[in-house]
Amino acid sequence: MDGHVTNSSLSNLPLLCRFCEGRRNGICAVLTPAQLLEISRHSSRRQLAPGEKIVAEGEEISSYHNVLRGVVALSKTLSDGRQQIVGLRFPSDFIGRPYGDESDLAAHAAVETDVCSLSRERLDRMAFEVPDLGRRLHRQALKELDEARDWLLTLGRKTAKERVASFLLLIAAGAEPLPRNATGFELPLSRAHIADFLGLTIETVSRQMGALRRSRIIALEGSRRVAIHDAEGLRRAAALG
Amino acid sequence: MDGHVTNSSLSNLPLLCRFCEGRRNGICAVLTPAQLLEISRHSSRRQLAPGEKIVAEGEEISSYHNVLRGVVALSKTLSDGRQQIVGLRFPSDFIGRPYGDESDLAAHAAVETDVCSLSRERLDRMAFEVPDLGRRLHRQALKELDEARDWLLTLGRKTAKERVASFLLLIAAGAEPLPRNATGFELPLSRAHIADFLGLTIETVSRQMGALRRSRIIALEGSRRVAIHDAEGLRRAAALG
DNA sequence: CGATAAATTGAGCCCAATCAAGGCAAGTGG
DNA sequence: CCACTTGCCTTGATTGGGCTCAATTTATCG
Repeated sequence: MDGHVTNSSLSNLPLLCRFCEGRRNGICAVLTPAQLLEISRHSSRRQLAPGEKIVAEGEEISSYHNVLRGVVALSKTLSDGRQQIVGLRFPSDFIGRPYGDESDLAAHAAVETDVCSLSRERLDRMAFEVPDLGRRLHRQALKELDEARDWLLTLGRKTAKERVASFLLLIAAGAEPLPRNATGFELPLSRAHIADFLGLTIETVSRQMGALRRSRIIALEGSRRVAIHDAEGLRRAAALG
Repeated sequence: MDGHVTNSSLSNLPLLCRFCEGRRNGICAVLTPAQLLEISRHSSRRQLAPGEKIVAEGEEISSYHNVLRGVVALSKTLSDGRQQIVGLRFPSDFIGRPYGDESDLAAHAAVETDVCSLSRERLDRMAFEVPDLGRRLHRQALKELDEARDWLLTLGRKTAKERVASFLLLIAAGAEPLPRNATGFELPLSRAHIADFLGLTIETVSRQMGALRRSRIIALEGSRRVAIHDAEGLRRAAALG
C-alpha cells in the first residue's frame, strides 16, 4: 500500500543505506534514492552497548532513530523509581514521536544494538513534503498504538503466568530477526527488563518461567535461551484462543 | 500547526456541521467548507443510550465517528470474559483506526452520547487528498498512543488507591466538557466501567473511593458526583509529583 | 580462578480478589 | 401509598497471588 519505489540498483543508494534493514521494511522504504541521499546526509549509524541510553525521559529530542539490530526498550518512570517498559522496538522499527508536544519516554538499548539516527528536523520536513513518508509514519504510530492496547489488556487483566507466557509468544513472534535456531531463541531482555515490561518483580518472572518449564511447555537453556515445546499450551497459558 | 481554515461564517457550513464540536477542535477543524460539505453528505448524527454498542470487537468497520457529547469507552476482551477498557473518548475526539489492518476493539457509549458518523471510505480518500487531514489523524493517533502509554504505567506499576486517584485526575482534567459545577463533577462511568478501566474489581474501586473520602481528599455525593477537596493530596495519592 | 552481577529458590506477609450480605434509589404493579 | 423487584453500590470476612526480604546457586567476565 505504501511502497512504490526503490527497486533501483544498490549503486544508486547512499552508502549508509545500502545494507540497511530500514530501507527494506522501515520508514525509509517509501523514499526514492534521491530522498534517501538527502536524509542520509544528516544521518549516522551508531552502535550501542547493552543498557546504553538513547534518550532520557523528559529530554528534548533532536533525532529520530531506526533500529537496525538488537532491541530497544521504551520506558516510563514514576517519581519514586517504579518503572514500566511501555514498548519494545525491533530491527526495522522506528523510534520517535513526530509533532513534538507531549510524550515523555526513555529509550535504552536492551542488548547490543545498532541504530541509524536521523535528523529530526530534516525528517519532519521531508514527511511534510513527501505524503508517502507521512503516511508511513502514521502507520507506524498506529502499529505502536495497537501494541500498547494489547499490552494494556495484559497488564490490566492477566495473571503473572499469563503475562510471562504472553511475553514469550511476543518475543517468539515479533522477534524474527533475532538470533534463533533449532534449540529455540535468545531472550533479548534480562529478567529485570522482563519484570519491568510485565509489571511484575524479577522473582515472580523467574518463578513463572520455572513453572512453564516444569509443565514442559518450554525448555530453558541457561536463563536466556528458550525453546517452545508446546506452542498450543503456551497460547493457552497466555489466555489466548 | 494544523489549522489554517474555517473562520468562514456559519452560513457557509453544512447544516450538520454548524454547531458541531468536531469542527472546532476535532479532525474536521482542518477542512474547508467545501470539504465539510463533501464529507457531511455521507455523515449522520446519532444519539446513543448508555451502554449502547458502537462497534463490536472484531467487526468490520465501515464508519468513523466523532464524539459530540458524552463518553465512549474502547475495550478489549479476553476469551474467558475478562475485559479491559483501553481508552476513553470525550467530545471532539475521533474514533477510528485508519489503514484497516489490525486493531480489534469494541466501542460502547458509557453515558448518553452523541456521535457524528462519517463514511470511512470517504474520509480515507479525503485524508489521502488533503495532507492537513492526514496529519490531523496522525496527531490523533499519537495522542492516543501517549495516553495508552501513560495508562500502561498506571496498570503495570500503581496500587489500587493510586489507580483510583489517577482516574479521578484524568476525569477532572480531560473531561472539561462534562457536566460540572461548584460541587464537583459527574463521573461518566459506572463502578463496573471504572473497574474495567483500572484493571481492578468493583469492590476495590468502591473501597478506595471510600478511603479517599475518609481521608478528606475528595467528597462524594451519591456514587457519581465527586468533588476534589485536596487537589495536591490527590496528586500525591496518584503517585504524581 | 576469584569476583561480581544475575537468576533462582524459599519463607512470610500484604494487598487486592473472591465470596457473601446488605443498603439505597428508581421503577412497577397492586 | 406501599410491597416488591431490579440494578448499582458499599461493606465485611476470608483467601490467595504476587511482593518483600533473605539466602543460595548460577552466569559472566576480568
